Amino acid sequence: MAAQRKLNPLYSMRKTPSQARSKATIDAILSSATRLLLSIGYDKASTNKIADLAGVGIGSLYEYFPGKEAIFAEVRRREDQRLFNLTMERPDPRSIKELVRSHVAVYLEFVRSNLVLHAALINDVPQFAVGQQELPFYREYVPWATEFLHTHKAELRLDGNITQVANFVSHVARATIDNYVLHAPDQLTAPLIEDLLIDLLERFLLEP
Amino acid sequence: MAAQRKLNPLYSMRKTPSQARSKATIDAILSSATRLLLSIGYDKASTNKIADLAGVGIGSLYEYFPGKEAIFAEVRRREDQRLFNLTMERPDPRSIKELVRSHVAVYLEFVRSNLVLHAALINDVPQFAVGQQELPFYREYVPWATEFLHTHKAELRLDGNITQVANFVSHVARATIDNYVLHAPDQLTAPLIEDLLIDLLERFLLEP
DNA sequence: GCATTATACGAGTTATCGCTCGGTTATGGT
DNA sequence: ACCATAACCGAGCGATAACTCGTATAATGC
Repeated sequence: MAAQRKLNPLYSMRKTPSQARSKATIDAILSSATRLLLSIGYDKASTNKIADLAGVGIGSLYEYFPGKEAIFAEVRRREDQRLFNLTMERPDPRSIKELVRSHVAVYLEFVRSNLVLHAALINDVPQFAVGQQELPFYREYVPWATEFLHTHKAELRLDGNITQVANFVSHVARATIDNYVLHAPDQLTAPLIEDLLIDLLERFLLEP
Repeated sequence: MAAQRKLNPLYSMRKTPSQARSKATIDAILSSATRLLLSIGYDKASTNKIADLAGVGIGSLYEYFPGKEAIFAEVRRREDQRLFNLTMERPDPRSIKELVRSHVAVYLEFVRSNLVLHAALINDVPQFAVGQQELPFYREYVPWATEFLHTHKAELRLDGNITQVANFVSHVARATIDNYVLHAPDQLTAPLIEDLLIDLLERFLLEP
């Protein structure tokens, strides 16, 4: 019988693993891919090298991933999931001001903890529009933030479409930090960027 | 005698062309590379295909470019130069408010004029830190904006390090628009993003 | 017009790529 | 204990990649 396959043949896994050892194999592949991404970059990280470094047969790799793109899409997805979890572990913000400070801080801490990896994920690994929308940031965080702004709309300066505002603010924060990761990573260790970004967002969202 | 070579062997051109026909060859290569980027993407746009489509021998391609990366770095550099020229052709802004509105508008118009190309340049083509700093945006525009803010510092709300503020604002604007190009290009055609972005920057820079 | 240099060329070399396939080995339910 | 199936394997195939080099042609300076 043919192996079970998921819908999108390019970016999702092929088989759905059921035993513990196959999950370990997948973890080994993803860990190997991450290490190779850091050491030799996306272009040169071939599926053969990934399998070798993982201590896994090349055949096994193709049991679980339809190709190279899918492997790195999964690396990205897991990192994004980790960020989402970190964000949600924070104490519930009691105001928009707290929300902005808390979530800017947690994202900055997140990228600072492994600058090279996040720079590579932003820069080196191609992003495919389809897979992108499946990231927890878009699927879970942005809707969450939208809901939060709705329940705190009394604090808001703007009275237009709150959904669009939430979307906009989420993207500005993420895009700005990502931009510094890429082009000025040294400035991320100083607190200045954090202050500027918080100031920017607060003045946009709140009355002075 | 050996061909003249520039400093960075990876991202710069090899020979410096002197005759008109060689400039035409280079243009044909860059145009071909751009078309292939749009049609088949960075990964599959090999140097052989680029030369073929350009109607140029593969040998000629390697006379002028040390490799694939350098070709696309030059495509990016020329696009960035074009943006800088468009920006500088605008009437001189007479206030920070005018600056923000004018330059946000010109950049939005620029990316809207060829969304697919700019999405590919942001997303698909790897960016190398070294070459990045050589883009007109960093080398010319940011210093220009810094100078502008200095001469209009009376309007500014902040009195801290103006250079860092100019840097920050330039990056926020560019990063945010690039982010929409990638993840929500449809929203770029509506004027809403422009309004939100201008509002964001003005409230950050100016007194209410 | 002649020498020098710039430009153009592309078959061929070497390497690696993504990926298949036929098969072996391990696991777990009954 | 047995067997269905999940997991694992890696030699090898066909394709294509980046890039070289010996050579041919065109432009330029004198």
